[in-house]
Amino acid sequence: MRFYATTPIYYVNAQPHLGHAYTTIITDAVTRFHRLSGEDARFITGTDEHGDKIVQAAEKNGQSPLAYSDRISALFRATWPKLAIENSDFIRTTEDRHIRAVIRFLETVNAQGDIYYGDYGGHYCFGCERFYTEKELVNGLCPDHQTPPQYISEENYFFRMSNYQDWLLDHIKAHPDFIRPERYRNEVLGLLREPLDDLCISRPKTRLTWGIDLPFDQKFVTYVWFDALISYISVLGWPDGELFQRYWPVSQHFVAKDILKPHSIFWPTMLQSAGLPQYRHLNVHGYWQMGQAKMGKSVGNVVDALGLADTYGVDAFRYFLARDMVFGLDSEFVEDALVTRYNADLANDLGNLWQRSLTMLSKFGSGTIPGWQGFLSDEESWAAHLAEKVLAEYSGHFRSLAVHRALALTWELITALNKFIDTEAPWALAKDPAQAERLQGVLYRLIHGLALIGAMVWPVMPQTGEEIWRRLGLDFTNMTLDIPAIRRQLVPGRPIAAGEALFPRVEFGGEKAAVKAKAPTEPEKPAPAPAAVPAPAPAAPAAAEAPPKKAVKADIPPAETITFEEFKRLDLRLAEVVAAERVPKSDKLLKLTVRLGEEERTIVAGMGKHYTPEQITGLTVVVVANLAPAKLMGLTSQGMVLAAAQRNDDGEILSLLTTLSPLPSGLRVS
RNA sequence: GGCGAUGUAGCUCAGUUGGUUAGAGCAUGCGGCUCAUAUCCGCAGUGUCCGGGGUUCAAGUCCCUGCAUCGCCA
Repeated sequence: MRFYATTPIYYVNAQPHLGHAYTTIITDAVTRFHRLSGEDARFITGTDEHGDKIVQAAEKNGQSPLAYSDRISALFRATWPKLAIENSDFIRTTEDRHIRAVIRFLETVNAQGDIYYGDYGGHYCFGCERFYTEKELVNGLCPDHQTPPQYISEENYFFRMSNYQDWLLDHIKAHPDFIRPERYRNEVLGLLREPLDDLCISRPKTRLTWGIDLPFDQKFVTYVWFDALISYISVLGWPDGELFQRYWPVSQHFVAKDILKPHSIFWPTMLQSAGLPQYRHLNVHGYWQMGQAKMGKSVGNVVDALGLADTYGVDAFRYFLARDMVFGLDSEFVEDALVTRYNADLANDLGNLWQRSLTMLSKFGSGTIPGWQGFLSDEESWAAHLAEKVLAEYSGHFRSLAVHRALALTWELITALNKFIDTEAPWALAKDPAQAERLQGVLYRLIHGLALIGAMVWPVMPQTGEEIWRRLGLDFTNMTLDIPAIRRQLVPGRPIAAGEALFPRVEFGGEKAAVKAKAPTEPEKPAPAPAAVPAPAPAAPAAAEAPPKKAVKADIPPAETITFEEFKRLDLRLAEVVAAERVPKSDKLLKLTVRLGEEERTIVAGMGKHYTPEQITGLTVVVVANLAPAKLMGLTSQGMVLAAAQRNDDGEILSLLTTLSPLPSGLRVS
């Protein structure tokens, strides 16, 4: 089977934003699904660079249209790899291969007798350089310039689109999934209830020269849509290209609903006139509405939204877009929702499943892929029924563009595996030698399940899918959804290690919660730190006299009142920092060696962005001495250094707490 | 103005052709486990399915109407 998908070629009058990213990511994900299913899948994107608006945008930037287009086009081209998008080709409407195809297309349609020369009259605003319809005018004035438009009449070339109205109506009726989801099909059928006008396909060079010359009249350039749409076949080398023969018959277009009409009406009638086969599907999706975050500063606009891919990771970003939008419907883009998805689905469900499975493999198993002999009596029921049932539906959902459902289904499998662990309780099996084989069977099953999950998430989260396979010692170029094929690749005895967390928990704004929660310098709750030093009086609620700065936002809840007895449970001590060094591969963590009287301890503190090791060596700081040890990046931290910290718009401010007069280390703070 | 879409749990939303007591996730509460990233598993809910009218044995679903929000109009 073959698969060919296109995104629109994006108009270069704006830089890449969330809308472009969604279309391209979802197209990439669906294409990857088809590849994963063993199909010959191709997907292209590109940029649309002709027309009035480009000339205007270029002028505003003091550049020639070509130089401007080069720049913005390069920006698009550079954006996609950053979002793990792997397009097969990238087409620009200023490329020769495209221009040749447009000319050929125009000649073909002209030879067909579908182009004629005629009058075109209307209300033209010279400020906007465009025609307005009666309805668009506000009190007879241009809505932008508030000036009266001039009625001008000019000669132009027209495409006899009306010739194909009946044919198009029949075609849409005969092919229910030609335009999908159905809501957009209905919308087009609605449009076709009215008589279709012919399409003006030229612009006189007196007004616009930035375009492709009409082959039959050099005094005109081609209207942008009659140029841009042809990129879907010019990129395949039409008319002679082998790729065109190979892929065009299975073509699908992915577009947002704002360009429904050119794709559902102009393009099919153009193809029909040129005697070319129709595309297979037009897949229309909705808009991301920029919502208001509840937790703090919201993502201001669609361009900034792309920054969240850096903040939370490309895969998490792609997962959120694919999981939270129902294809075809509008969705709200809110950072909180992304964080919630990340923590609930990626960190807790998937990340934790990985972690606990691999830890058990090394604790209760050999740390290698178990042999296959440890079958359980219910093994088949799990593997065959659940996984296969889920897989069948998963594929169906991807093919009908219900990507959010395919993901939900994948998570059903993840939940089932988490439940399976609880049911089988490997930690209990490990205590009973009689259950040794069963235990190995359980572990094998987990590894096998994780490999399958790695493949299932790959279309949407390629980096994660590949990482899972790599860590399992599998070759991800052989990645497959075929359960027995996965089994064949799991070689018993091959060592596996868990590695670092796949998805460390995050907080709003992208801080990793794992560090945040455990790092000694960053008390998660503000109460213990500032309160500990100045507030010996049991009744005084610490938070009340704590940070008075207005910068402390209301979203830090006031701490719960504690008794003096409870306070006394904290063993706060003065400590001298005798040595400090950066933790390799971490820009936040410092490894401190501190002295509490006679005792020396290692404390890992997350203050690397605020203090250098040199700055803090020799300082006397306050530490929580009876905090349970925690492991950070492989280092055991025996305590926590107190500091006041807060994130604000400029980043984070942080200050260590120290003493006013020099005092020996080890002293109790109360 | 014309055409269309949407309105379902505290929040975000699923509900395919009308068919038992309307679902999921998140959030909340309670219980269990200790392998795990304060994670996982189980249980518990709460609903004027926007209002009104109609068709039907049966309506979240179909029809009419009103309200609200949003989109498109070459």
